[in-house]
Amino acid sequence: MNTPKRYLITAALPYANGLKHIGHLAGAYLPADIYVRYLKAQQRDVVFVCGSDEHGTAIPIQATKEGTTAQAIIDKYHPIIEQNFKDLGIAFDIYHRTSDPLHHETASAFFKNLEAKGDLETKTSEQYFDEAANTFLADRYIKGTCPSCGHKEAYGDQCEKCGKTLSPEELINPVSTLSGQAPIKKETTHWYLPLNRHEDFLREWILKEHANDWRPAVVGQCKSWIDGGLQPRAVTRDLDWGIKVPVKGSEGKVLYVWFDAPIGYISATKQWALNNNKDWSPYWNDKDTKLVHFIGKDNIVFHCIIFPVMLKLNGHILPENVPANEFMNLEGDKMSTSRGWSIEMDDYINKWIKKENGGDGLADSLRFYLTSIAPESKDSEFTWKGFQESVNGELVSIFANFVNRTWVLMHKLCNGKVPPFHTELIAAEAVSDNATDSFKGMIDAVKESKERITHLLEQYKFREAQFELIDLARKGNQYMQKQEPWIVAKTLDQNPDAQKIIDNTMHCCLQLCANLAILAQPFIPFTAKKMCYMMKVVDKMLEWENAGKFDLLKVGYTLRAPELLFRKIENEEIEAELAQLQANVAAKKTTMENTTATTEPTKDNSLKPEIVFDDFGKIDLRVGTIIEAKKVEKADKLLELLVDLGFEQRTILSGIAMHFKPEEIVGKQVTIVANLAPRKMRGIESKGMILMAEDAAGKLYFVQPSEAIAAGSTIA
RNA sequence: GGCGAGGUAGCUCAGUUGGUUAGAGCACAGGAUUCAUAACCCUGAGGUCCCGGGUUCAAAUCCCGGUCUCGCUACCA
Repeated sequence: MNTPKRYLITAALPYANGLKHIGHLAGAYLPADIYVRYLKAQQRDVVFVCGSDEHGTAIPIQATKEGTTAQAIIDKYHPIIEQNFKDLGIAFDIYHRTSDPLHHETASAFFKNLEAKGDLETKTSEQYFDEAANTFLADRYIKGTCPSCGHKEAYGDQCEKCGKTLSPEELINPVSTLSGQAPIKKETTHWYLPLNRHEDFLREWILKEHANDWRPAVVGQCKSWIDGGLQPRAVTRDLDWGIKVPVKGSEGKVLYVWFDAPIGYISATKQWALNNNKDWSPYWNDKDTKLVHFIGKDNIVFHCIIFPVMLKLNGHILPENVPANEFMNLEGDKMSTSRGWSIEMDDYINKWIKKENGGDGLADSLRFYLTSIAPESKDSEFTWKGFQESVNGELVSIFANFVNRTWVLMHKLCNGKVPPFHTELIAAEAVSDNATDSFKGMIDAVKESKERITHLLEQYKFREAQFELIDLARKGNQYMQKQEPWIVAKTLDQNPDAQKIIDNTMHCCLQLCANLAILAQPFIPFTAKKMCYMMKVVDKMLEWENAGKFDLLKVGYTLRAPELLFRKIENEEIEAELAQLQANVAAKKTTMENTTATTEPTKDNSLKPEIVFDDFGKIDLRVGTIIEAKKVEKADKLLELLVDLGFEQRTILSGIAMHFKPEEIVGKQVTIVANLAPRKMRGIESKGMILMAEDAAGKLYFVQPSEAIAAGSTIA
């Protein structure tokens, strides 16, 4: 494998609309940081870029909701997120932001170039327009009833209740959030990126060239998209928050956020180059640059399909790998900031690192645990209990304990100095298959560990690489246990020569500690630094090429007193966190309820338009009884019901299969819209609609008369 | 339903192109030890490799069918 001339490493740009949780950290930023630290320890030329993604419709919407401006929101979260990363040791070379003029310039130029070369298409279509506000409405500015779950406040791009992806056309009774009026349809022209033109290239590049060196899930996901047929994708939107489309006659249009955000990697690189008096261009244009994107699996399509097409069209290099992680769950459930079921980086920092008994070490504790459960091949699960066990059982008991006992013994038996080592004893060592039996064996063990860790890091297998690190510390414990210098010390009275044995043992353990510091540095950088302090060496010792050497600490050198590298995690702390988690969920729930209760006006606003009695009179509501129910084949959510209306029995389809089993609803009385036009679904005709009520938790209830009455009874 | 990824010890995961008796860590049991943050070290027990077929001298591994989990997608009048 040829070593590239330089590396450009990116981590997904966090959306600057709120705090980021440890799932994000584990998914992209931590693995990227480990990889970068490793490369830098190798003295490679590497730039690590990231920054805030500050465009997109969600931000101005949130601003309106909170009675502030979009600018204020990003100005609030950008510095917090940046500082959070710093506190956790994520060492970006630059943390930029997409609201920066340099980025606007870069993205505009990018767009203009593609436009000029004819790589984009324009299409005119009808979109919702708010006459009162005199503006086209981006998806997020349209609210309406979700066709999927009936939620009344679904947005034009997604229903936040059921998570379904929507387009504005699908909303029932769409309303503009700006004026509260129903929007009209009006023609508008937009630019599209014709992905369909690049299908062959993507197929060749991903499915052939990278079939084996990319993670299976990444290739699989891409295959799924490509096989599904790629469509032209809109590059612009009617919105005023973002980067103006740099073409005449496109007032009121901005670049779609997914188009401008990844270009943020490029502008961040430019800014870094400006700050450091370097040239940015080779990092994006020279074939000798290795580009790697670290992301979570939700970002695969952007980084493997769309952005590469953009890069290729604009003459840039392509990513060499996109090691996307799966998701990290929390205590048995998906992480979700809005539900309160998550651990924000900010919370962890305040509660653990910034406390009196906290400190950098606890940043490393979290880094260590997250890496040990990194969702590299499948979703994984964060539990506080697991955090405690991992930290106490491995970091403290194996790694830190080895360093500590080495230091204590060195002070007790070797006057706090690096003891000399006596070659004649080493030459006389018995040959053994077990590395931990001898000094020579330990030297080999360190070299092998280094090789394995290097190899694993190159393959983005961080979890396994970190395991090798702990395993090496474990070998140190085994070696020391076999040598038992504390026992040998008791024989010094009769045999002063025994000091030589002790010297060699401690010399070996100390050199091993130095090696551990080097190999640990990418994973637990704060700890590596602390070890350097104890060893009284400069950070330069941590360079990767020094790993495997056994003369890192000079003989006769006085070392500092031992210092505990980590503290244990106590049961009470874990229990407190678990209780906090429950409290967060409860708090979020009441906030949500309160918000709905206190924002009466907006709620009124989102009521359907007023109707007159005659309108209501058009609806024929009847009481019916379910007499048969079965699942519709090839549909997850549909139940086929046979309903008795007294005068007739008819088939009605209802999307409730996720909530009820067919057998448990037979015999139930339900309310039917009896005169609704029939509609075919999955090949079966549905003649009517069942009314359902839904509570805040999304649970469904049948709307039925308080007592059983005759089927077919009218409702008015 | 379609597509993608996964299912290996109580838990978290390894298992390279098929090849002795399927591995590791944690947890558990027993032992040893005291330099060390009651830490370390040794030994042990623990598996129908999701199920069923097939190919092969040989299958955790390859093929077919089924099943469960996660993601994307379709279905929700």
